Amino acid sequence: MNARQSLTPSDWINAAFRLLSEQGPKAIRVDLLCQALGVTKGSFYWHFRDLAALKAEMIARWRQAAARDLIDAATRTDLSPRDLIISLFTEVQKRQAQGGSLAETALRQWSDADATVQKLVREADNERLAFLTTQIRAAGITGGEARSRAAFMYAALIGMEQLAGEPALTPANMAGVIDAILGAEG
Amino acid sequence: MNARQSLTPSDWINAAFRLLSEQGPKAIRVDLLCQALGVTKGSFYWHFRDLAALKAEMIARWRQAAARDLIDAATRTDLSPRDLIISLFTEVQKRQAQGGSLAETALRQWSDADATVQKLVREADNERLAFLTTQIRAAGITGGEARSRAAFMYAALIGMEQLAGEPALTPANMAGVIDAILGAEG
DNA sequence: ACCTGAACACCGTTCAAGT
DNA sequence: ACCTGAACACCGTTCAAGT
Repeated sequence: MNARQSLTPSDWINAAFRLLSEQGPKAIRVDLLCQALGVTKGSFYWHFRDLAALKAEMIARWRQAAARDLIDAATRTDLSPRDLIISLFTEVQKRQAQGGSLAETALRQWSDADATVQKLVREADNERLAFLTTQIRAAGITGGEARSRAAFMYAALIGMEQLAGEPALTPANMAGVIDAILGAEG
Repeated sequence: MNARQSLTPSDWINAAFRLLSEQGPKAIRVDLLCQALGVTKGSFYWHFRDLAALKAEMIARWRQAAARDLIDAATRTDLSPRDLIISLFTEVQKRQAQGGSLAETALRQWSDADATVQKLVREADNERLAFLTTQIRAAGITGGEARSRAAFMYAALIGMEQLAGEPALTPANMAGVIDAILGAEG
C-alpha cells in the first residue's frame, strides 16, 4: 500500500492477525498473506521457515501483549495489592474502550479450532490466573477462597475483552467492585 | 446422516452454527449449507426468503438460549436475589463444564465482523445486564454501585463461557465470590 | 447401488534466477 | 538482502466408467 520497502516480521504478523480476525483461522495462508502484502510466495519463505513458524510468532506476540499489563502491574511495587488489581482492570478496560484488540475474540476462536493454539492460550490463562491469585492472597483473602475469587476476576477480565459496545464498567466505578471481592470472607 | 426425510428449519440452523463454529462467519453461505445437508440451493430458498433471514433466525435462537437461564432464574420466586444469582452462575458454569456451547465464542467473533449481528448481540447483553442489576439492587446494593457490580458479574459470565479447560470456579466455591460482590458497600 | 482410478483444484514449499 | 516466477508435492474432490 505504499513505497516499496522490504517487509518486516511485524508486517507479516499484522497481516496474519487481520486475516484471522476478518476471515477466521483457515484464512491464515501463505498465498493470502502474500496477496495482502503485494508480494509472491517466495518472499514469505525468505522471512519464515514455514507457516507454523508464523503462527507460533503470532501466539508469542499475543501472549506478550496479554502479559504486558500484568508485568507492568507487578513491577509497580509502590502499589498495594488492591490498587495493583484495580490498575490492571482499568488498564484492560481502557484498552478495550479505545477499540481494543479485535484479535482477542478471534484468538479465542482460533484456540477452539486448533489444539496447539489452545495449549498455549491455556498456559497464558493459567499464568495470569496465578498472578491474580497471588495478589488476592496478599490482599488478605486466605485459603481456597483466594483462588476462586481470582478465577471470577479473571473470567471478568476475559469477558471485558470480549464484550463490544460502550463498557458499563468505567475506571471510576471499578474500585467498588474490586473492593467488594477483596472484602469480608465467608 | 440417515434415512431421507425432508429438512426442518432446525436442520438448516444447526448446520449454519456448525459452519460458523468451524469455519467462521464467512462460511455461512448457501452453497456450503446445501453441501452440508446434501441438497441443492433451490431447497434453501424454499425454507428461507434469503440468507439474511437464516442469519436472523440464528441470532434469535442464540438469544433465546442465552435468555433461558435468566428466565428460569427469574421465575423461581422461591429464591432470594442472592441465591438466584448464584444459581444463574452455577448453571452457566455447569453448562460450560459439560462441553458448553462452542458457538458462544464463534458468535462473539461473528459479532465483531458483522454490524447487524453486533447490534442484536448488544441488545441481548444489555437485557441480561439489566436483569443482573435489578437482582443486585434487590440484594441491597444501592445507587450506581449496583450497576457496576452487575457489569463486573456479567463480564465474568461472558468470560466463563469463553474460557476453555477445566474451570477454576466450581459450583462449590461460587457462593463465596458472589457473597463478596454483594457485600459491604464503599 | 457401490466402487475404481484418473483428472483436477487447491495450497504449502522449494529453488534458481533476478535486482 | 529481498523478491520473482515457475515448478513441485500433497491431498481433498469430481466424475466417467466399471461391476
